[in-house]
Parts: sequence; C-alpha cells; structure tokens
Amino acid sequence: MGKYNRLDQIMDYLKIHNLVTVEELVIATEASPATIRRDLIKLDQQGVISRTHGGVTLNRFIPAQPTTSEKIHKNFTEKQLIADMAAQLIKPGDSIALDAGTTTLEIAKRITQMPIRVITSDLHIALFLSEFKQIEVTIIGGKIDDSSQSCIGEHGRSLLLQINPDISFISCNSWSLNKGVTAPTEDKALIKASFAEKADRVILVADSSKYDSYSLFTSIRLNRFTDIITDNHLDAQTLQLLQCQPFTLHIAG
Amino acid sequence: MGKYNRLDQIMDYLKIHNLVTVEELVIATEASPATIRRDLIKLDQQGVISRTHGGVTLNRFIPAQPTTSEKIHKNFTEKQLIADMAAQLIKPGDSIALDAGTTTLEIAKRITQMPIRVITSDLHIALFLSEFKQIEVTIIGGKIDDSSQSCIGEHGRSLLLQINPDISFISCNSWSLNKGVTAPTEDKALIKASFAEKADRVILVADSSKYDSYSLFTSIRLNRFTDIITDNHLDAQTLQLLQCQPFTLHIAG
DNA sequence: ATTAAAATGATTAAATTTAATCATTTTAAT
DNA sequence: ATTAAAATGATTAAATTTAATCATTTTAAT
Repeated sequence: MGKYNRLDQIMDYLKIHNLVTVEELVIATEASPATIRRDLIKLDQQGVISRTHGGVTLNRFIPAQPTTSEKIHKNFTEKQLIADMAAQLIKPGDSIALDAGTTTLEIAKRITQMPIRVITSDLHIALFLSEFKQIEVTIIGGKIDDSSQSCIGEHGRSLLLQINPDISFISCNSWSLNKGVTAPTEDKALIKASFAEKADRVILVADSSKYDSYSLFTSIRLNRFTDIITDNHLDAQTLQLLQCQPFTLHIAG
Repeated sequence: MGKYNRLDQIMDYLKIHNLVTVEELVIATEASPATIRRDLIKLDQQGVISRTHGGVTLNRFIPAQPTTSEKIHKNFTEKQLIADMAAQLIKPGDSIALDAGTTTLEIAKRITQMPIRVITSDLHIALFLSEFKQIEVTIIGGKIDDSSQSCIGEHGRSLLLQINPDISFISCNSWSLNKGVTAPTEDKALIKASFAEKADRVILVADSSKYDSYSLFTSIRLNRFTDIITDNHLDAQTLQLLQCQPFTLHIAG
C-alpha cells in the first residue's frame, strides 16, 4: 500500500490545524516552500483542499465550492439544480429527513433560514445545520462510517423508525428501474431503507450519471418513492419508461 | 436583541464558505476592503475566526489553535496539560467515552494514532476522529444542542447505557465537593450522568477555574469518579480536602 | 555502477494583501 | 437642527506570498 509520504503529512497537519500557511507546512514537513506549493497544487487539483493567496484549509465539507463571485452565477452542477428543486418542496414548519451525501448537503445549504426540523445520519449536515438558529437538528447516532462520515447500524435505524417526517430526501450512488436504489454494504442499505420507512413523502435525489449502475445490496425499490428528482441528461427511452411509473418524475434544469 | 449587521453577514458567509478572501466578503457585504479588515480584526479578537495573510475561516473547532510554530512550544493552557495527562491513561485497544467539550476535544487530538474505539456525544469530536483510520467512532445520537453542538436527550442515553467503556472522560463547566458536577439544563445533566453509568473508570477532566461554581442541575457526585484530573492552581485548603476523597486526584503541570 | 527522469531547493521578479493615513459619511446625543 | 464621535472608504507604501527559472539532488531503471 502507499507509504506515508509528505502529502499524507500535509493532510494530517491540515486535519488538526484549521487554517494553515505555507510557512507552517514548511516547518512541519521540513521541505522548502517551493515543494510545499507544488504539493498544494496537487492536493488542490484532487479537490481535497482549498487555497487562497496565503492560506490553506482542508475541504471538510461544502464540496466544490465556487471561490470567486463570478463562478457563483455560472457552472451550476446537476447536483445543485437538483438541490434547488428539492429545497423548493420544503415548507416552513416541516420535519424533514436528510440521508447522507453531497446532494443532500446541497439541500441543507438552501434551507438555513427556514424554521424546520431536520433529522440526518450525516455528521457534516448535522454540524452545518446546527449553526443556524431556526433549525432543530437531530442526528440518528451509531457507528460512524469513515468513507461517508455518517451513522450506520441498528441504533440509528431504531430512531428513524420512531420518527415520521413530512419528507425524506434520499440520495444514492446507483439507481435503476430494475434494482432500485442500491448500496455497497448491508449497513448502508439498511439505513437508507429506514429513511424511506415512515416519511409521508419519499423523494430520491439522484443525478442521471448514477442511473443504471448498481451495488451489491438493494436498499429501496423505485416504486417506494413518491418523487424522483434528477437532471435533464437521461436518454429519451429511459425518460419514457420512468414517466410511466407511480412516482412523480421531476427534471431539474 | 442585536440586529443583523455586517458582522453577522460575514459570519453567515463564513458558515457556508469554508475558506474565504477579503475580496469575497467585500462583494458579499458591499463594504470596502478596509471595513472588512477592521471587522475581521474584531472577529479575530473574539476568537471566532482564523486569519492568514490572504485567507479567513471560521473556527469550527480546534479552539485556541497556536498558528505559528513559535507558539507551539509555549503558552500551553491548563486544558492542554490536563488533556496530556488524560491521554496518557489510554491504552491501545481501549474503548473510551468522551463527553462533549473543549477539554475532551483536546484529548481527542492526542489519540489520533492509537487503535481505539471512541464513543462521544460531541459532533466535533466525532467528525474529527472519524478522519483517522485507526479509530472507530460512535456518536450517541439525538437532538443537537446548539451551544455545545452535541447530542442530548433520551435516545443517546439509551445507547450509553448499552455500552461499557474502559474509561469515560467527563468534562464540565462547574464542579465542587458539595454539589458535584453540575450542568445548566436537565438534558445536559442527564447525558453527562449517563457517561458515568457503565464505565470501568470514570474520570473528571476539569480545570481549577471551574471549581466551586455550580449550575442548576447536579449531574454526578464527585465520589462517583475514580479519578479527577485538574491543574495546579487549586488553593491549598481545597487540595487537602480533595485528597482525602475516594477518587485519585491528578495534578497536571 | 551508470544514466535519465523526476523531484527538490534557491533565487528573483511579479502579484497580491495588508497597514497606515486622512478625508468623507453616517450615527447618536442633545 | 447642530455637533461630536464613530464608522467608512480611498489612497499609497510596505509587507507578504506566489510563480518562474534554473541548478542541484534524489530516485528508479537498466
């Protein structure tokens, strides 16, 4: 396996120190400023850090952040369009459930000023939303899955089965008409399924690039959803097929 | 109450954008660079943000971070000394429970390379430790308390009562021989008490400045603890009193 | 061991950010 | 309405960071 190199050293330093200068990393790694800058360019291209003229941080969350105001008004990704549409379905006073994921995090970013209750399995979403006073946040609890930094396991499931949200937003890495929403581990599949259990409205938020792929465990059949929000890059045939299904298909963008 | 001013605007911008430049804030607030810098100096003095020459972030956690290498080797606070001592009591393979708080977060920072299991109520600790592969993290779940960004309520308590850690580290804002460890709300007191329930060793980590103050709810009597770790600023009389108690008193520093 | 490629470090100029200063505008008190 | 104090904005020089270039060192393949 990959050995512990200077890039790992920089990453570990960034994990412990919020905002860092090149100078600090020079001291921590005993490399030259030029080398550190070259490393930072690599890490930046990987998308794991953010840089300014004079500062570096780990991208703990808030992925693919446009950094200049120019960019804010263009380069909307599919996920952002999907999140826009999803957020519009939420009304003040609602209780909503947010599955772990970047699309659901995008939804979270759009509801910060709304008086609502949110239940989530995602540490990033919980921490992010808990900074806004109008929002009451509940995290389901349980063992933390390293890759997604979200809760998995029976403990969180038991909480989800006790709660009846107005809307449950579920994201995924793979979905298809045949296999439904699938997940790579049984644990993750179980939590995802629990999100769909008690909600009045169950909404899949998934971009078209994830369509027609699948992982080992089926979590939720598509006909369990009341709505699916996706982007406008599905092919015509698929579109036709999905429009005949019992759920409402929303095309964002 | 205070109205929504430019400082709030800056803070809200920082909550959504990880790493930010003065230029961005100029655009977001429609103020001049000079004004933004003056605001940032204020926020920096309040300790809520970190600055470099060219970047600003919110201090999401990792409090009172020394920013230059000089400072790393001096200015150790009492909390850090306490955390040093606490971390030394942890052995590879242990299961430990970490109460919410900055002292326990300091402990977390010292055990990142150790193969252990950690259970915590604190979102920051959970998120922080979940980035290190050797550590298995569990969060107790429940409603998030805004002020401490940690879990409170019955759901998390039920998890704590199912788990038997080797050591439970408990922090507090107020402690005394008479009233024990106290907390401002019943919810918080209950969670804290639950941390002390099942652990083999129950350790209070609290600096001396918090001694002899109290809040409304008593959470844990001092004689429930097996150890107390504090700093060397307790007065002689108190010291003598505490040394006669059944717990082991550790003085850090 | 030799060689070529890649990585690193030092140097310098260019770009960017900050601090200091002072004029102007806004706010708050009477 | 008037006045003083505070806040803000513009300008410029100083400080800091970055990018570019090239020499040197390290690494990997034969």
